[in-house]
Amino acid sequence: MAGIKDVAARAGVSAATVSRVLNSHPSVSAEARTRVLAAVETLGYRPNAVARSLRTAQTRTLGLVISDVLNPYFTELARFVEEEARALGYSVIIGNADERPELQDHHIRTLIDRRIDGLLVSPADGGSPLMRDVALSGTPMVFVDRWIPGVDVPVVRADGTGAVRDLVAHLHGLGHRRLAIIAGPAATTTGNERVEAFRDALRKLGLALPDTYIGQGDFQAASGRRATERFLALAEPPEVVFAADNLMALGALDAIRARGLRVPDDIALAAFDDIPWFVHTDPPITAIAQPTADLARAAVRALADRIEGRTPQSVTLPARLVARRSCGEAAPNQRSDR
Amino acid sequence: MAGIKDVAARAGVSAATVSRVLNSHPSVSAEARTRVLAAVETLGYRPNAVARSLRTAQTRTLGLVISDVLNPYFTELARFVEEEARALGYSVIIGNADERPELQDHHIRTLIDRRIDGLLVSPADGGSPLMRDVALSGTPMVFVDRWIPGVDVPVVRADGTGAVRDLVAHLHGLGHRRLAIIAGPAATTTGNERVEAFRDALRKLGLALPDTYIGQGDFQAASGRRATERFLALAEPPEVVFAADNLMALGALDAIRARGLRVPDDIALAAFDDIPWFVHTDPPITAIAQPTADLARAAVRALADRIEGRTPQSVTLPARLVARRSCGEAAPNQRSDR
DNA sequence: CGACGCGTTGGAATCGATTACACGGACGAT
DNA sequence: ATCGTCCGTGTAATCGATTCCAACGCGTCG
Repeated sequence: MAGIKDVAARAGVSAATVSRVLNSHPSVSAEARTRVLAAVETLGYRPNAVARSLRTAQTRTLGLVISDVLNPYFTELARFVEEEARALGYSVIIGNADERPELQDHHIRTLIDRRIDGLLVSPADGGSPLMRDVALSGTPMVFVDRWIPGVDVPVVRADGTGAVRDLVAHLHGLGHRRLAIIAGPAATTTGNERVEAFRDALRKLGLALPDTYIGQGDFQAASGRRATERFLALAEPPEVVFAADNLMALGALDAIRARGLRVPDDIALAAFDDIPWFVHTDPPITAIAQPTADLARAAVRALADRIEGRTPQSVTLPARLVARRSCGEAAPNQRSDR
Repeated sequence: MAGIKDVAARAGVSAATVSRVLNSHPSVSAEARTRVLAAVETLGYRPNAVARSLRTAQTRTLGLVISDVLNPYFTELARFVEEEARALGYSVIIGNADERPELQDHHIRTLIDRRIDGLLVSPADGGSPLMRDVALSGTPMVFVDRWIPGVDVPVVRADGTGAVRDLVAHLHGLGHRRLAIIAGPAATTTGNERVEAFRDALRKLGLALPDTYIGQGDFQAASGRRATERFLALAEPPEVVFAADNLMALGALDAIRARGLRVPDDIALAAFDDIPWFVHTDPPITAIAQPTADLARAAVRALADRIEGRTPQSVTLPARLVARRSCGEAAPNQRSDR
């Protein structure tokens, strides 16, 4: 593979001049420039990013650590993150933590070792000591979706409280009174937050959220099934199950079907995180949609700001309710039609 | 951030010795080793992967270029690839081509610039000139799932012909005679292959595959919908639609529902690529499952073989039919019950 | 007692770029 | 004619590791 010296030799200049041309430094004669460019062309020269990074102490690379690639929400996030990063001239390396803290640490360490310019993280657990260290050490960092309280790092996330309130109102309007929730892990901010928003919304309508109507989940399908089975075994089972993420909603759907019940006739179902598949299930599932693309863009921009010396800002965007048929009634837009 | 010199100074040895300790070179005294290790510990030293890569001319990194991250099949593949690579001491950088040739080239170029040790590709199109160049240039490379004919690179893939035959037999057994297929892009090997396998299987049963029963798709949901609408508008619409990938199957499902038809009563549906969601649609969708985890493992191992000087081998694993309810009848295991 | 060998160690070159600094030449001003 | 400026360019240092080679100390053997 041709190096900068080969180009220099062929163009009859020094390596310094080649470098200057390639980095569009002003003081290069037009003549030298064309000769260099020609040499680059014929040799098919591509600068060695490793050498360049060593010298310049920047890799133009962002690390993205997500909790679970198999979750469509994160996949989508990753896709938009890469898109925006590319637009800003960065590459992205994705680390999938699989909801396992030690894997998360592994990826963080690897990314730091590669001297990525900045880190985008959606913490799988409450945050390892390693992550705190990294944040403290001055590595540019931004949290997306989930975050760690007490760590001074910008957070880009969706606020679901309004949408949860809308959802609860929607359910209430359909006549449902006994509402249950499958929560996420207590260690994640999103886990707690969604439960609290749900509880608040219920209270405002004069409804209670008994402990038996709070299922413990871990954002994986199996936990959604278990929690739902427990709900259904109750003497007075809920009329609605609200899953705090899409995977658990799927598990819930399974459990409901396994019992021979039907959605929404026998029990209603709703989920946090809207994903393309929810349109195709039967019935289509009512969900709270996050503005994934906007979140991704905001997160990347915040990180780029931090890296390039500007002051990054935390961003909170509203999530919104997408009513479908899994809670009863019919169309998204018509509420009580009498 | 502490460098090797800092460690050397603190341990009272030279940088060379520190390096030897870290790379477990034999000739280091036990005493020096413990001092170095202690210094590494207290300083929290982590070797700079960039510098190391420059010197050793290897990055211990694999590039994975896939056609569409949003397709669960590829997401799953990526996950297993990373898993196996990690087990072998490699990191993985994923490039998502979004089924766009120019994006694919962008990622390939970026990955080469970073001097990844090897490249795993599932070509989005028939293969760009760039990709041929890279393959020819000696960069270790392995194709997964899709490949480019005429390029001498090992291929790791699933053979669907057996499973397609089983599927056709299954459908035939259920009394279906008019079978249609939604094909993938002609430029991809998997696109053609699946159509041919389908056609052959039909022929063996004395059935024809008229051109009107071949829909042109591009592996995206929208194309599946369009093709299916065309099928349904036919004077004699097919009794079965077989989609060559999971996204197009979803599009087909939409089109069928939009027409007010029911699966499988009015029309049957099957898909290539089994994904977790197919269990949750209504009805669950019959699919041909690829051994994704095994494919990923085999691909990574082949690439590692190539990189580390061993001789890599092409691998073909059989796909298998997973019969569900979308084609009629009931359970997976019982065939004609009379 | 000297030579040899072996285990350890440090010095210095190297990987492929970027960039501070110096130098030579052209040109305008005085 | 002389000096200063500015432009274009090359030389060399540098980034942080790895690794070849030489040297050194020490024990052993002839």
